[in-house]
Amino acid sequence: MPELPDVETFRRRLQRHGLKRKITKVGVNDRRILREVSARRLSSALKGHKLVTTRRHGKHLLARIGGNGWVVFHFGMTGALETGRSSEPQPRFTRIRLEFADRTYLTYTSKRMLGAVRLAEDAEAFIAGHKLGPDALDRRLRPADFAAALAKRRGAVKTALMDQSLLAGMGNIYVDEALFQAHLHPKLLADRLTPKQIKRLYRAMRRALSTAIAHDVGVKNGLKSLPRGYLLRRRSRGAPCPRCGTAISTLRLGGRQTYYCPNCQRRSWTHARKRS
DNA sequence: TTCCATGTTCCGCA
DNA sequence: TTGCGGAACATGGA
Repeated sequence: MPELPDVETFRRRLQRHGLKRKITKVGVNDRRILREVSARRLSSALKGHKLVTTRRHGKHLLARIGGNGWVVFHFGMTGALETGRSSEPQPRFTRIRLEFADRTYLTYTSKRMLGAVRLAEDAEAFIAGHKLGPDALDRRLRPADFAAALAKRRGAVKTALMDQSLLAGMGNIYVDEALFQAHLHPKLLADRLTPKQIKRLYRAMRRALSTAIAHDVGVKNGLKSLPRGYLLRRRSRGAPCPRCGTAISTLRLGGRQTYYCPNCQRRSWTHARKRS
C-alpha cells in the first residue's frame, strides 16, 4: 500500500494516537524487520520515553523519541501503522508493537516483510545518508527544481519519477496517475519534456498526492475512494479510460507494470530520440 | 499450483 | 558513467 499518501496517513495517525504517551513495553514479534538495530536496543531506546514529534520524508516516517534520536519506519509494499486499545486483539502481521501507559498501542504491521524499522540519531542526516531527494509534496520544491531534476535524466520519465534520490515519495501507482492526469506517455524521455509538459506533470503530481491524502486513501476504501476521473480507481488492463473510454493498456517499465491510456497519453516526437 | 504485487537493492550487461 | 533489465527479498491472495 504505502506510497507518499499512505505514509502521510500513517503519520497523522501516529501524530494523533501515538504521541505524548509513555511507552511501557516494546514487543518485537519478528526481528527480521529491524535494520542496524537489535530488538534490545530498540526497546531500550523507546521504553520509558514518549514520542514527541512526527515527520515524513517521501515514504519514510520518522518519530522523534523524547529521550534522544528518532525511530524510522519504512513500509515496503505491505506495511502499515495501526493503533488500538490494549484490550483489543492486535492486528494480523504485527511485527513491532508499542504499548502505551494509557492502555493503547501502536503496531507496525507488514505482510511481506519488505519494510524496515530502524533508529537514527538525526533526521536530516538520515535523509541525506539514504540519498533521498526532496519530498514530492514539499512546498519548497518549485517547478523549476522539478524541471532541473528531470533535465538531468536520460531515461523514461516514469523511471525518473520513481527514483527516490531524484524525488522522494512517488511509487508505481502514483506515477501512473500523475502521468495520466498530465496526458504524458510513461516512456517519454525525462530530459526531452517541454516546459509545458513539465509544468503539467508537476501540477498533476502534486494534485494527485494531495487529493489522495484528502480522501484518506490509506485508511478507508483505498483507491476506490478517489474522485471520478482517476485512473487508479480502475487500474486494470482493458478497463475503460475514465476520460475517453479507450481500453487501458499496460507495458512494463523499470520492472513494473505500467497502466496508461493509449489515446490520452499518446507518444509525441519528444519520445522519438533513439539510443545510440 | 502458478503468478502477481503499492518497495528497495544489487548484479551484470550494453 | 549511465541506464536498464532481471533477480532477490518474503509471503499472502487471486
